[in-house]
Amino acid sequence: MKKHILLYGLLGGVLIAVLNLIEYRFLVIEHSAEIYGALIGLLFALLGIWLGLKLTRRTDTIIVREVEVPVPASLPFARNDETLRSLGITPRELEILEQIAAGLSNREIGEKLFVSENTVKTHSSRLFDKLGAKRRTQAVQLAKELRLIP
Amino acid sequence: MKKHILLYGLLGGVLIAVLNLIEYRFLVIEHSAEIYGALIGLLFALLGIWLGLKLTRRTDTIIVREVEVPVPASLPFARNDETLRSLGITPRELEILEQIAAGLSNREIGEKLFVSENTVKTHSSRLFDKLGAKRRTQAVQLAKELRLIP
DNA sequence: TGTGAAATCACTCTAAAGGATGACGCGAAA
DNA sequence: TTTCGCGTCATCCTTTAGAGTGATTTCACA
Repeated sequence: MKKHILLYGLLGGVLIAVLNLIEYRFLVIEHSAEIYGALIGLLFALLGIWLGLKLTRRTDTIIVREVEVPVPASLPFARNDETLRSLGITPRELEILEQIAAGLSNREIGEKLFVSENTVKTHSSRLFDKLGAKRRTQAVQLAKELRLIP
Repeated sequence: MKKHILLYGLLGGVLIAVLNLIEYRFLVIEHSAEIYGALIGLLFALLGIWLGLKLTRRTDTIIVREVEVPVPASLPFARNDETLRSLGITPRELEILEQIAAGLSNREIGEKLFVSENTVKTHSSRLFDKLGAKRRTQAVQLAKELRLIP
């Protein structure tokens, strides 16, 4: 990470030096000064932008970490249909619940299930009501406790 | 992110213009040109370094490869401290994460931890950044996958 | 002694979520 | 055939989340 900054500083320094040299020549042969100034600005701006792009782009370090996951000795998850029915949660609502738990926004859920965002809102509102939740995070938490979702 | 680049371009443009104006004066009164060049370089270099610092934050994409390891499962939950450290998640941020997972709102978390809602927001913002999450539900989901929370 | 990480808080905006209500089509059951 | 549950969609409105920025304090470490 810090290498980038150091690298930039170095390049900047070198550029300054080089440009200073060039400047001498330009001045000696009495060249157009404004063009020169613009060029300097452009060069440094380009350098900065290039750097910015370098850092912004998906040049991210990809860390592959192997996590030891205990093989599902605990059952692969059995949905609690009793509770599901007793709460009167419909299949569609359950579907929305699962998507919410997956961390999707209402819009994303709508796109995924081919319905409007409004519909998703309606479903989730009714869902929260049935679950007694005030927020989607709470709904997820409750649903997990009730074993409605894994 | 892209805002930074745009901002940089804009500032660069403005600087070029300003510098060109200054250049005129400098040339008119026949001033030392190398000082001027160094100044330009310095300004742009500073801009670039500032940009670099802004962008140098962790953007690592963490890929978790799950390896099935037969373990007598149902262990009381062991926090993945490796990941925790590699992501640079602070103890306080983890605390907020747990509360978010519990389904609390920012306000409720603030009251529970005796800090302002604004503070909770700051923590959660940084947390989402480190986790690469866009929403709190997604943060919870990712954190569970990464075994940062039960 | 100053440098940096961490925690705290504020303020402004935009985006997303959520509540309330009404409406419509469709298929199953009364 | 009418009723009712379900899924669909909308509109208005309020609340909550989240992004971005800047500032202060504390504490450890060099």
